[in-house]
Amino acid sequence: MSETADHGARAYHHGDLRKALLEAARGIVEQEGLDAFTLRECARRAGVSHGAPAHHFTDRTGLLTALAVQALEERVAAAEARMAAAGPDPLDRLKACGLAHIEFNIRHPRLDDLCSHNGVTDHSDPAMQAVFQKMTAALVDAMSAATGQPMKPEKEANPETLLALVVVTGFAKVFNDGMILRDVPERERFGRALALASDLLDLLDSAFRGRGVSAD
Amino acid sequence: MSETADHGARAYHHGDLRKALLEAARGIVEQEGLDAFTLRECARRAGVSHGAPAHHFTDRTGLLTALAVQALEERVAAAEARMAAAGPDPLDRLKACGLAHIEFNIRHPRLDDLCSHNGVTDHSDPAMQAVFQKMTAALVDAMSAATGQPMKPEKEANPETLLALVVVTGFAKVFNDGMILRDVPERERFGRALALASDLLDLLDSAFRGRGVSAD
DNA sequence: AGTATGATCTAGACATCGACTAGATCGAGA
DNA sequence: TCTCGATCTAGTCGATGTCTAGATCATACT
Repeated sequence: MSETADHGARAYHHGDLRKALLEAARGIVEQEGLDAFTLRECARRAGVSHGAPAHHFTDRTGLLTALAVQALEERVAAAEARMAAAGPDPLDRLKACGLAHIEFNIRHPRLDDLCSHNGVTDHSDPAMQAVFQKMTAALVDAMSAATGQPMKPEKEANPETLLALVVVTGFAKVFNDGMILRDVPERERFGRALALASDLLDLLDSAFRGRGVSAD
Repeated sequence: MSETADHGARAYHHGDLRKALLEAARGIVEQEGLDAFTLRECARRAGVSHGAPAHHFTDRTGLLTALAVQALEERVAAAEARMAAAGPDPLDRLKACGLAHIEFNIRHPRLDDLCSHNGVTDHSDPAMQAVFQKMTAALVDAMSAATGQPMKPEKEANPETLLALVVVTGFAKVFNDGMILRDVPERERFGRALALASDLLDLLDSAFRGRGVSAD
């Protein structure tokens, strides 16, 4: 048990500083926003010195990358759970998958920022690549089942698949950037957004159902 | 001519430092990325001291906000030109508008970052609000013409309009984040993306044309 | 014409940041 | 028990954004 990469709960001076730092980082990012995140404030919240994080994450990028991976894993898990609960119909499952991603992204807009903002995280990180691969694989599977024909990853660029990807990605961005529902009171905003997203996916469903989903 | 807000070309010590700073800032953001932008480097490129920018922009946010406004004005102007050249058919004009926004956003991904990234720019800035209002007004007009029924701004939340907004916004994000066409050589990436975007809009066009665009 | 005024810019200071280094502290295996 | 490595602290460095005082210069006023 001498590996540096052992992320299990170890009890040294602090207890499990890695976990504590990740929780502190998540708190900062979700409450104050990505720009407010600093390594020193993170260490402050965890009650350690400003140099301590360097022993668990190589640098600022490393810590934020780990946080992004954690968030993406939650998102993927939520999507998988929703798909499992959606029943057997492939289009229902696809819609459940899309709605799950949208819901996570509008419920945690700052984490969505973190994951999509280029430069603050390391996309070449193995854990990052792993969760990305898992996510795209799930999407490709859902799309294959919905269209009824197997779809290879490199065939990702066909318009129908792209439309699904674009709508899910775009809706969260449009909402989180305040381009829609800006004047709706905070209490109702989330629910209204979810209902709107559902309508949007239903619209696509009705537009393409029975049309032969593969147009080209 | 004693107004502080006079942004015209004045020739003091530098000549027109405001313009020079904006050009330097744009160079940094477009070449090195938003994270690489610093006021001091900006001043360095303009050949002035590090404190000089404060006299033309209140602070870092102010300078970046001005740059974002400049970019958005270019984008809106490009969209208007494309619409004017698209001919009379409302759906053609709407597609031209959407493609213009997409093209600008994938041609200047860093500027797209700047404009959409929350926190670095001041959305309450008057110039920012003005260009945003102009942009949404143009979109609402285009949608009203395409659907054949007048659409009030607060009615923005109907699924069809939302779909157009979401697709345009989402496509640029999906492409700029490298979720599609990642392995395509740089030389072909831009052209392929534009073609894909055109296909996507055509797909929506064919799905909704003659269907009674207003579903609800 | 000569001066006063205000806009423009420089130079220095300060707090804070990320990263690096040396040294103290502590836990686990020999 | 003792050693060794992992963990953490404290100090330092260069860089950044912002603030302030002072110098410089174009324009307006008399």
